[in-house]
Amino acid sequence: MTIRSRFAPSPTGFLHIGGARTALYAWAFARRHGGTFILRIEDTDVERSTPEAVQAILDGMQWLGLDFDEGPFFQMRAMERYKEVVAQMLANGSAYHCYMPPAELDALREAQRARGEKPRYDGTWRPAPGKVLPPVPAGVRPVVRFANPTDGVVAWVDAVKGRIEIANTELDDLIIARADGTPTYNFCVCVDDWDMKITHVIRGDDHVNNTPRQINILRALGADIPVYAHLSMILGDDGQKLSKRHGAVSVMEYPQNGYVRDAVVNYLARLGWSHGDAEIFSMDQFCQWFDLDHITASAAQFNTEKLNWLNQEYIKKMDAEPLGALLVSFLEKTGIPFADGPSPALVADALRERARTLVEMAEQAHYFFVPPQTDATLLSQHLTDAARTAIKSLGISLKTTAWVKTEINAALKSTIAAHGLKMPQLMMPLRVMLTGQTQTPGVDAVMHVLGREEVLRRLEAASG
RNA sequence: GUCCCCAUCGUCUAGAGGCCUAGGACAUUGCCCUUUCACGGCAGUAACACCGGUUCGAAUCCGGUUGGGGACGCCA
Repeated sequence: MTIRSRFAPSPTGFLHIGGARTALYAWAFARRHGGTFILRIEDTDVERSTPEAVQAILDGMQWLGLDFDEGPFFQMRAMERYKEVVAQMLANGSAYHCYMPPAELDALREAQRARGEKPRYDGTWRPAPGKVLPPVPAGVRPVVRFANPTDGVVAWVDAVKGRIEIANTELDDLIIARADGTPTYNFCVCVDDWDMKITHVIRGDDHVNNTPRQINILRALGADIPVYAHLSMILGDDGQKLSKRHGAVSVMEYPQNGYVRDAVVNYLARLGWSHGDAEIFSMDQFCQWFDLDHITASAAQFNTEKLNWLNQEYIKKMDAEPLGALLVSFLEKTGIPFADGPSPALVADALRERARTLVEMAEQAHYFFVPPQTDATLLSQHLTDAARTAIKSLGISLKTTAWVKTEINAALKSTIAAHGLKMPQLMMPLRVMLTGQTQTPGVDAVMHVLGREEVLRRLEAASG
């Protein structure tokens, strides 16, 4: 059997972290088994669906590196097919017209709630042998309801939660087509999963309650029942539920905030799934390892600290050139004039050990491109008379030093020795003169990146 | 209210009856390295929600309690 999985978002907003993980898992599952990954846009809610949201989903998936083999399919473009199936169901009795006006439905639910019952449709318009249906009211356009089985249970073995069983008496006859004829979610999902021959439905936890309904519809249609895997939700850093109002952000904010793709993917992969003690792994590795058996059934709390750690791990491993290229976009954003300064790749390379995100790196990069203001107070804390003399002679020897880190370092060491100084006695004032800071990469590295001319210029400026 | 789901260190998790005096990772604490910070190395603190059962033996199985979450739309 060829595995066919899908990601089926509704285009009503950005692709958030939960959706991204769902997509990642569905994608990885297909890749792992050499199957097919399908993108299906569930846009039957015309009111809330927007082309911008569709684009946001596409952008998010592209950034994450999740390529799909089929699609994107849009449900609104499959309207004829849904209508055809509705007609079939109407004809074979697995669906029926219901003329109950919305206001009456509301009243019904209200009354049930008041009585402490679960609100559900009461089957007024459901045909039954010997049953006399109410007269069709004038001016009411009917909806189509699915005739759900009235007894027995519907059960399935969820790939992450295990066996789940729900009594049919808990389910009511859901609307599969609105008064205006447009089909509804639960119905479209069934038709599409059936038509697209989906074998594995990997989706959010919030669909667990829809699953028995969908299984019933699928059965009425004579379709095979796919394997279901319901992923628990992702909570915010504070343990609270993520929502537009609270903490939920678009995946695209991660690259904007200085996170690299592989780190985010790795983090998401690991949030709710595990492979023994493995913490850092590539996307390829993930595709080889991913399985439904090791997905956690409980909700997971997002942990930015751990993401930061992972992000830096990836920053540390990246090649200098691409890392420098990434840094450039953040330098641009910060407005640091970097065009005439040292190569961003060199700067990134010097800073990678101390930046967890590219935003942090860009902030720290400032002094490489802009000469520091001389802070007399700070400088006086580190600069002794002996050091002043030493720096003067260092300036002279630097003029002829081969500009590689080892040689620069040798020049520094011999200056220290020649003037009988301790390491920090020379390094700290130099660091302050060159960068205006006390916390930077090694002085030799800073000098190397800055370049000979700029180093001499800054020493000159700070001594003057 | 009804139904469904979940429950191991602060966090992500390993764990599918004996390998668990519960392992790893982030965070945290201490020490070492060191030109500060960082990186790195080493060490430490820290968890099976509770109560019953099944069993020679339970973090692992069963029941209940408590706590958390989700769903009950002509939304998806």
